[in-house]
Amino acid sequence: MYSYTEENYLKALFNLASSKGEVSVNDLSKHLAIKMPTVNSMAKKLAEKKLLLYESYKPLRLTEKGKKEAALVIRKHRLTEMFLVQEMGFGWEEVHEIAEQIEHLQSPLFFEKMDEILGYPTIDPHGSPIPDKTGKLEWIHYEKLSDCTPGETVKLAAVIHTTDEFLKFLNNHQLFLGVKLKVKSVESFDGSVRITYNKTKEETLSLTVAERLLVEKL
Amino acid sequence: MYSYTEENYLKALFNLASSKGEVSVNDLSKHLAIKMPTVNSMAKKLAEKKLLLYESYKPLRLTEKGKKEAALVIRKHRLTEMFLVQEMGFGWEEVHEIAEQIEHLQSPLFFEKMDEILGYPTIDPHGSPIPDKTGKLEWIHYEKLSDCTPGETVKLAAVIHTTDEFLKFLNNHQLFLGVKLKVKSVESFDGSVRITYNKTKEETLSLTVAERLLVEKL
DNA sequence: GTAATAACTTAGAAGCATCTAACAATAATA
DNA sequence: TATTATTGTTAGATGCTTCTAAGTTATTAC
Repeated sequence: MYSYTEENYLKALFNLASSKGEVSVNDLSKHLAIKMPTVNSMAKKLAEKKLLLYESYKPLRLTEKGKKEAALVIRKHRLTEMFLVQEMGFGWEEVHEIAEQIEHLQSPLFFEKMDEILGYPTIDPHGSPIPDKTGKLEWIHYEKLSDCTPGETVKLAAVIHTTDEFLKFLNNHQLFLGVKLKVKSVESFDGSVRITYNKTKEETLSLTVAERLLVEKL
Repeated sequence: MYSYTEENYLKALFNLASSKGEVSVNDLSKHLAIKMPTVNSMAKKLAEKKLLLYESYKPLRLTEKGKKEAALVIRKHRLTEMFLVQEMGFGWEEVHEIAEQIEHLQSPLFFEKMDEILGYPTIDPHGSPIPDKTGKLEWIHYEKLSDCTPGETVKLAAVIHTTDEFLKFLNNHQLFLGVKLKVKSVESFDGSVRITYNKTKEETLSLTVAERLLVEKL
């Protein structure tokens, strides 16, 4: 078993590595809001436990063991988010904070029960895939809305880099997973995307938003 | 907010005080499986926070503030147990361990949601009362089965001093809350109680068991 | 290619919760 | 009451996670 703290480092390492490829001490420090010397010594500790590879002045890299453990933490997090939304009626913008805590509970039985109740889900409420019990994670390849071309009709499949604010924004615009979007135009000078959806709605989304919306082409 | 550890001390203090009146450092040490010097220094720390009254060589006594905070931890524990049983399908013998962890989550919203989903319950799966949001706890006065007299018909209302083993024993004998028991006889030399219930069942319960079954006279 | 900036590391300290060893006070017992 | 046993306290240490201060290496900019 790994400590609360260790699990958080593993999770952060995994998430940062999947978006950036490598993880510097500085990246991790900023992401966790923990000072660099602390991160540095924790990295050495995780390296001793064979969870990551540490070399002075080099980026940090999870070992296979580290990746697996990290994925299992992420599994617990995403299962929890799904449970909070589906079974307890929370909004998708409310669940992250709570799941950050529940993911560290030491009770395999509890997570198995959630999984069972949810019917063994493969994605979380934000469309992110849930790693399986062995730590395997399949990212379905979706397009960013910002990469679509005018005339295409797509389905909103996942949202990335989510924050509560961003999710509230999507709520306000009735942009939920599964909604069909028709791309009307893409502005070349600022990357904003004009879409129509829900029969009547028409909106222009900034590049910042459009880059975070992953869609499935229909 | 109080730490995980502090909440555990408060809860233990409250539970021990309600059964024993006073709580010695030694009692608390044994109950928490934490050595006396540690308990001693923690007691001083809690005293500084006005949660308990500490005097050298005297038993520990929670202040009103301490009692309230303790009751609120117990509230979270019992609400959680109820949720695990009623909404997640756990057995009453499985929930204690999990609730011990969930009770420390820092999310008022999460516990409010559980309360709401459960319909604002007043007792937990073992028949223990759930303190209200202000920390008030009403113990309904039940009789121990061991204090009943032959001929009485009673309803099993609560079980106390529960352990997983004890709860499994009750499961095996189909002794669930709400079951009606008819007292056939009480042995004066060992205190064992012979009962009939569920139409056909007839059992002799030892004093150890009968003392832990709280019943409502009908 | 040197100077400035940013990133990384080392060293040392602090808070929290825990421990052991040694000593002090109270309670039980003979 | 004197002795013994139990309970409580103090002092000092440890592991974990965090920090600041100070120095080192790598990167960027001129």
